[in-house]
Amino acid sequence: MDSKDVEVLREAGLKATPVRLSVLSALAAATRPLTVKDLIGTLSKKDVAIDTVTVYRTLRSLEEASIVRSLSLVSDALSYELADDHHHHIVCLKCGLVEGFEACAFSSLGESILRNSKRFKIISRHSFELFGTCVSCSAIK
Amino acid sequence: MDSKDVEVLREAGLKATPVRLSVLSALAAATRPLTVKDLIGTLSKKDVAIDTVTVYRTLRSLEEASIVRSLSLVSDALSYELADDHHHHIVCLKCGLVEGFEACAFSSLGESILRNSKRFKIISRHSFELFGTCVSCSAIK
DNA sequence: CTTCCTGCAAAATGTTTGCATATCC
DNA sequence: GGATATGCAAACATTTTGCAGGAAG
Repeated sequence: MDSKDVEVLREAGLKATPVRLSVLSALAAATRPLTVKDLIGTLSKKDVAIDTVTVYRTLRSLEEASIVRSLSLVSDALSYELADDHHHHIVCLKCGLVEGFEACAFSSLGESILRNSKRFKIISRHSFELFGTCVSCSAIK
Repeated sequence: MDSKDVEVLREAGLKATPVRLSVLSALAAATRPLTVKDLIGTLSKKDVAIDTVTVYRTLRSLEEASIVRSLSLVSDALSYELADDHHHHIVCLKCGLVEGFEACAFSSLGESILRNSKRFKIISRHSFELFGTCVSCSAIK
């Protein structure tokens, strides 16, 4: 749905360039958050060659525009996903499998946490990620 | 309380060296998780000069022994804290202030999340961190 | 045509590895 | 004395910056 993405970018004051549209469609097609390396790999398979630097800058622009969101699921690099739906992740520490879930930790706890906090009254983001071993990896000893 | 730390290290099969004891006491004295850079800064103020590489290796050993825990509160580096008490954090995105809180998201949601997951039955770790603006930084426009 | 995006080169930052020496037990 | 920790140099990975050319509106 390119036309929709063009609109989203324009509304954010960003030019609708091929690079940005490619990044957005790659993120939309992914079943898990992608790292910069993932993105470059995914795009190169579609014969879209994009410079690493451009990917970083693209993601930064998109994040500032709240179109994508970054999270640290793997310790050595940030991952990115579209910001439009709210969910969290379970990550397999052995194979990297990622599963999303809807239960939001903050919705149930946020109020009491803020009430008990002396120094914070406004929370703009939160992370709630689970790490474990998936069923397949559990089978392997 | 060095003697206690010596014991903890020995139990984990780690030698009780000055470097490790310094790192542990720095983490114990800190009011927030420390990055490698923080640690080196803190220790150098006490005239303890430790090589960056050694800090990384020390933290890795301590983490493998479950004596410390790593988390990514800042996007560009991992932070470390003692593993002995379970709590989460609220981080000010402007000034970096960190406040801990006890409410654990996973305890209330974990069971239902696992019940709904097709591919995961065991969770070994989780993160639940809040990001916002502290009261002081809110005052500044 | 003007603004902003992109690519290339280079650099800054965070983290790891190899090896020789020093330290703990 | 033997195993393991430490420091130094060098490598590696991720991310940022500078600048010139190119494309979008």
